[in-house]
Amino acid sequence: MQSRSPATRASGRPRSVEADAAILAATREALVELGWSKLTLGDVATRAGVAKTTLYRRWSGKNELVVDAVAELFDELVLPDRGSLADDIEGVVLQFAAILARPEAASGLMAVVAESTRDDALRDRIRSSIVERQKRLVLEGRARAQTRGELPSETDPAEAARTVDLIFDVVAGAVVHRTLVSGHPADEEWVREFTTLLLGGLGAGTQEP
Amino acid sequence: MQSRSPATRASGRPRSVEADAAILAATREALVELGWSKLTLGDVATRAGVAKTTLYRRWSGKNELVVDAVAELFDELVLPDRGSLADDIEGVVLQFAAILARPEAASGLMAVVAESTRDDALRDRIRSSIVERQKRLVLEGRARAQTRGELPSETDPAEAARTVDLIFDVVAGAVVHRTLVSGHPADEEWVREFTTLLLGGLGAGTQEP
Amino acid sequence: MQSRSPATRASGRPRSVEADAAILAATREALVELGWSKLTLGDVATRAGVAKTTLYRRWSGKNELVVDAVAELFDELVLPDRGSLADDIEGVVLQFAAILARPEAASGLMAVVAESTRDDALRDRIRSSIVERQKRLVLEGRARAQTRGELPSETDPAEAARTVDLIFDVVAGAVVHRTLVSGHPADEEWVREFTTLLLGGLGAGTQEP
Amino acid sequence: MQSRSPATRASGRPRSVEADAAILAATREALVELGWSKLTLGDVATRAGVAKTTLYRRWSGKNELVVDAVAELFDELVLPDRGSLADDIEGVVLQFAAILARPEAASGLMAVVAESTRDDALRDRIRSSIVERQKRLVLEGRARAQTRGELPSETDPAEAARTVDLIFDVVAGAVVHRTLVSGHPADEEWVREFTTLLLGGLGAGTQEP
DNA sequence: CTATAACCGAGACGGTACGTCTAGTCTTCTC
DNA sequence: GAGAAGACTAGACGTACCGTCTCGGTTATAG
Repeated sequence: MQSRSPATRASGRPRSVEADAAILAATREALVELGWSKLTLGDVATRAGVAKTTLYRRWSGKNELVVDAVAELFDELVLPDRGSLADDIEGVVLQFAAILARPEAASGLMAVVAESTRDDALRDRIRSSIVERQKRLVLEGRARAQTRGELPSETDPAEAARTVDLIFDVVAGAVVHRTLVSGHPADEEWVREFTTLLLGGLGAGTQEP
Repeated sequence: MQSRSPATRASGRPRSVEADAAILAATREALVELGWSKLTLGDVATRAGVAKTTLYRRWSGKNELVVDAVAELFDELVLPDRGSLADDIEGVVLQFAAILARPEAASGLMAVVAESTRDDALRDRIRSSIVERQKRLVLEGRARAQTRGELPSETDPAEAARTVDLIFDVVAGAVVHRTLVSGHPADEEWVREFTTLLLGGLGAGTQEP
Repeated sequence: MQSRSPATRASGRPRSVEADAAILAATREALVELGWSKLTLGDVATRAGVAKTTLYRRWSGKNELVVDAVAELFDELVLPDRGSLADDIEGVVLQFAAILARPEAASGLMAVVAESTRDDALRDRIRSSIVERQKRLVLEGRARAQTRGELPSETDPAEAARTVDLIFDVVAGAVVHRTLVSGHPADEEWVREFTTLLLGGLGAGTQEP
Repeated sequence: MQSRSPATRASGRPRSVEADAAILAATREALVELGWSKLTLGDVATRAGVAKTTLYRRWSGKNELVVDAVAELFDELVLPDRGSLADDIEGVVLQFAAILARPEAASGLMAVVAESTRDDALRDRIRSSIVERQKRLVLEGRARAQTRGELPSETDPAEAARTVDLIFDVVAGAVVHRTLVSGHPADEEWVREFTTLLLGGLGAGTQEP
C-alpha cells in the first residue's frame, strides 16, 4: 500500500479509504477461517464488499496483502514496566506468543516468510513492516534495564546494534519455533524457563530450581 | 509415503523403487528452481520421468511430498567432537545454517510449517520426520559436555527433557529467524556471538570482549 | 474440431465423444437464449456438463465453436424434386429461410462472418464448413433442370463454376439480407417473387401478375 | 445520438460539437485497426481525446455508436447517369462494393446486424440510418430507367414498393455475400455478370456470351 | 456579477468474462 | 496390478472492459 502525498492532489475519483481497511480486515478473517493456502483474493474481495480490481489496484498479490494484514497485528505489542528486566522480558514474550497463537498470524506469517526466500522485494517488505518495526521493544527494554542498573551502558554503538539484532533473532525465533514447529504453547512456565536461559545462559539456567 | 509390510506381498507389478528416489530428487530440484509456491506436482512427475498417478499413489499431496524431500537434507547433520561445548555448538549450528541457506530447504521448510498450522497430520509428520529426529544432536552434545564436566548431570529426567526441547527451540529458532526473517547470513561471527549468549546469558555475553 | 486419424492410436485416455456433441448442442441452446454477444464459454461448458478446459482443448475460442455449432444446422437442407426449376428453387429457398429464422442461426452466423473479416483462418473455416458444403444444392438443382431441359448444358466448365458461385451469392445473400437486415420474413409470397426475378430478370419479373 | 430540439434550449454548458465528430472518427479508426470485437469504448474515448462519460452521454453503447459511425460511410453513394439501366446498376454496385471492402464498414456492419437479431431498437436504428436511407438509389435508378423507356411505369404503388425492397435485398445481399462470406472481391467482371443476371434472369444470363 | 446547471477530464468503483493453470481423479493401453 | 499418457472436473488466477460514480473544474444562460 503506497502512501500518496496529500500535496499532489490527484485528478479523478479518489481511492476509497474504507476499502483499504475493509480489505485488510477481510484478509485476516479469511486467514482465520481458511488459512493461507486456501485464501483466495476473490474471496477476500467478496468478504470486503469490494471488486477484485479494487484489491489488485492496491496490492500486487496475495503475499503483499497478507504482509500488510499481519503487520497490523504486531503493532499491539507494548513493553509494560514490570519492575525488572526478567519480568519485562516475560511480559513482552507472552504478548508475542499470544499474537502468534492467533491463527491469522501463524499461518500467514510463516507463509510469507517462505515466499520471501525467493522474492527480495517481499523480504524487504516483511523486514520493514514487521521486523524492524518491533525492534523498538528490544531497544526500550534495554534502555529501561540500563536505567535500573541491570545492564551496563554499551560503549560501542555498532556492537550494541548487533546485540539488538541477535537478541531479537533469539527471542522471536525461539517463540516462533516453540509455537509453530514444536507445536507446544509458549505458556507462562515455558516463558519463565526461556527468560532464565536468556539471562543466565546454559550453565546457570539448568541448575536453578 | 506409506510403508507396506513385506509380508503382504501383493500380486501384480511391484512398485518401482527407483521411482521413489527420483521423485524426491526431482522435488528438491524443482524447489531450487521454482520455490515452493510455483512447484507443481505435474512438473515434479515430469522431471522424475514418472506419471502423476505414480506420485499420488505414494504421497497424498504437495505438503507430504515436500516434507519427505526436505527431511532427507537434515540427516546430513553430525556433531563433530571439537573438544569443548562451545565449539561443538558452533560446529553444529554452522552446519544447520549451511543447510538452511540452501534454497530447497528454506522455501520448502517454511512453507510446510505454515501449512501445518492448519493440518495436524502434517504437523505430526514434520515433527517426527525432522524435529524429533534432530534432537539427537542436543542429547549427544549434552552427554559429551557432561562427560567433560562442562555441565552437571541432570537429576530430574522430566526437566531434562524439557531443557532439551527448550534448547532446541532456541537454537533452531534463532538460526531460522536470522537466516530467513532478518535475512542475514548466520556466519561464523554471528554463530560465535550466539553461542556466547547461549552459554553465558545476557549479562555475561555483552560484557566479554 | 480436428479429426484424428484412427490409425495413429494415441496413448492416454481418449477424448470423450459425448462431450463434443454436448458442447455443440449447448452452444446452440445458449445462442437461442442469449444470442452471440452474451454467450460465454463458461456458460456453454456448464450447460454441457463439462469443464472449461475440455471445451478449450477442442476449440480455440468462441468463433470456431459457433461456426461448428451453426454449420450442423445447414446440413438439414435438401433439394426436394417438385417438378420444375422454379418450384425446386422456391422449395430450397424456403428451407434456407426457415433455418435463418431460427435464432441460433441468425445471431451466430452474422457474428462469425463479422469476425471473419479480420481473421483469415476463421473465414476459411466458415467457407469450408458452411458455404462450399451447401453449394451442392445449386449443383444438384442445375443438373436436374438440365435433365428436364429447362437449362442448357454448360459448355465452359470454368464459366459454369463461376455461375454456381454467382447464383449462390445472389440466393443466399438475398435471403440473408431480407431476413436479417430488412427484417421481414422470407415467406412464400416473397420467395415466389424472388424466384420470378431470379429466373426472368428485372424486365420480366415486374410485369407478371 | 439523440437530437435535442433547439426550442428547448437547456441551461448549463452546451455539449461540445467537436466531440461528436471526434468520437465517430475515432470509432472508424479503431474499427480499421482493431475490428469490432476488439474495439473498446475506453479506447475510442482515448483516441477522441474525450472522457468515457462524454461518450456515454451521447450513445448508449457500442452498437449504437458503431451504427452511426458506419452509416456516414454509405452517404457517399451516388447514382451516376451512365446512360443505361445496366450501366447505372453496375456503377452503383461497384461503389457499394468499394465501401464494403473498407475494413471499418465490413466488420462493423455485420456485427451490428448480428446484434440486431436480438435487439429491436438496434434493428430499427440500422434500418432507418442505413437501409431505408439508401433505397433512394433504387428509386432514382428506376425512375431514370422509366424515363428512358427501359422499364414500364408501375401501376400498383404497393407492388412497386415491394419490388424496390426486393431489388434492394437482392443487390445488397449479393454484394455483401460475395464480399464477406464467399470472400472474393466484387470486381468489375463479377458486377457485369451479376447485372446481366439481374436484368435477364437465369435463362438469359447463362446463354449470352 | 453571481448563481445555477449541464457539461468536461480523470480515474476509481462493482461486476463479469476471459483464457490459463493446477489439483487431484479417471480411463485407456502396455509391461 | 503397476505404470505412462493424457483427458477429465473443479475452481482460482490475474487481466480487461463494461457501464457507473465521484471528484475538481469549465462554460454557458438566467437573474
